[in-house]
Amino acid sequence: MLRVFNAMTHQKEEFKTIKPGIVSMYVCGPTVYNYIHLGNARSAIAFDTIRRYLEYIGYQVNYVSNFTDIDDKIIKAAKAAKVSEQVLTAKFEQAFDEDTAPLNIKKATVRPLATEHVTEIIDFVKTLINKGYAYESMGDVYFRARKFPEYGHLAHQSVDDLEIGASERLDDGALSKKEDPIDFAVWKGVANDASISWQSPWGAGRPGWHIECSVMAIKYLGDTIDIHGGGQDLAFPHHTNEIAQSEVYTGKTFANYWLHNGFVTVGDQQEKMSKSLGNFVTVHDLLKDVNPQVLRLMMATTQYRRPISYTETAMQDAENTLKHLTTAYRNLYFRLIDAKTESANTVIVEKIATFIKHFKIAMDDDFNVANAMTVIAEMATYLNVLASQTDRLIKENIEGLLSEYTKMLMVLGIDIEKESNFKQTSDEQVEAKINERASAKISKDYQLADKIRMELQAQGIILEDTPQGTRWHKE
RNA sequence: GGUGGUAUAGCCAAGUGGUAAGGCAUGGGUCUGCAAAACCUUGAUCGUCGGUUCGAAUCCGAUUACCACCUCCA
Repeated sequence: MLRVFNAMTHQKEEFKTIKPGIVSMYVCGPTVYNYIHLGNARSAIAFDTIRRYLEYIGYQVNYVSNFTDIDDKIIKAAKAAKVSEQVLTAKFEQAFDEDTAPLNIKKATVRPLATEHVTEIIDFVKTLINKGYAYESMGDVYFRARKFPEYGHLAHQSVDDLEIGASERLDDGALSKKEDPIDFAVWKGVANDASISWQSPWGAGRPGWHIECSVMAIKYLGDTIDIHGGGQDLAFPHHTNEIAQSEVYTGKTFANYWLHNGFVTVGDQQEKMSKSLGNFVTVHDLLKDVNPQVLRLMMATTQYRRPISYTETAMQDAENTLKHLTTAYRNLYFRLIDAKTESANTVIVEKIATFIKHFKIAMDDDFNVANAMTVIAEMATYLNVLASQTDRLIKENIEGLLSEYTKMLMVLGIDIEKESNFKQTSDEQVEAKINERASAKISKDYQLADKIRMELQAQGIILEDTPQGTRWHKE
């Protein structure tokens, strides 16, 4: 039984979907005015891992993740780059794919754009006004936050405390437009320097932040969704505001489970990596030097609610771990060479079942990847132990082990088959060299044998001698 | 100031009442022509103080440190 930590109640709760076998999941995506940084990647990886696990245990997951492609920052960035907003956002939407694909982040089922839903957004705002929860003020439209009784619950903040913060922060201009400092914009009148705007009953303008997620989540997943996800920093104001507008609009609970991922931190003080602090590393840059699967493993093996400290050491650890897991895969795979075809050994079959069971127990506990990794590490050891047995192994057992091992790692977004560099290596020349070296070894000409090994190594081919012969792989 | 979170071996980290999983790194060992890989083995009493209990890392109280949210940010 899967249990998830619901940020709304601050408790682990049994996970029950609205429709049997199907999960509806909405994850707030990035505002596309720059390359994504490690914090964005962390969020994408966290929810991709959750999605993959849900699929692993048999759910169909309808996964919607948006691009927010209209917003003050976009207008500003477009102006700075002297291009239109559309050109800017198109560029970074594409960059998002280029950066996330190598990290094995599956594409969302639907990836809606705010700018393609402005008509629906306007209708949504009209409804809020008609219901008395929003009001027009000098070309803007604001939501009456205080009128929504549960306002602030997700962030565990009282309306009064929020108001103190808002009052200190807002300038007179903003305050004069609002009935109450905590009210938030659902529609904003046209900005002076924006090249983009839409006509509305309140004049030319653009959607406020938050509203696009409400509109698109409801449109693609329904009035109530199973899981709503995003970074911890979205709890307030983004998700808080989404809840208020959505629940006023539909009269129903917006999401049953709220999942928030922790931050990526940097430095000795474990400071949050963020755009505003300027202490970020973009995925675009990092992947020039780093194996994407190392980054994926580093992030996927930290439980999604915990912070990830981004350090050289952490990356090095992940690299070592990935190498170890890959070697285990290769080692057992190599034993197919002398495997025998007969019915599977039931001891091994049961062993596999136990690994799967423990893996699920771990992940069922709010996606406890640390414990899941313990299972995978035990499995890797088991693979190695079998691989070093002198008796011939049974083909079916090897295939069963490798298959389940591969699936578990795939839940974490690690493609171990790809990492092992099998399949795509063609080998006649290498095999010839290995045979030559084998002859040299038989005649105890170790100088020649070592020379051949060194030559291949220079080409990135690593040879390893075993009782069953010499195995090799690319570096 | 309000709210939430974190503190376990050199590092990462699991563990919510019964005498501390796992991984990395380190030391030792086995295997090996050598190498590589692998396997075995090696270490902490759980921020601090106090309390409850037969018994606490785990419950209660206090305290310290760090982080985050209360403005845009995943």
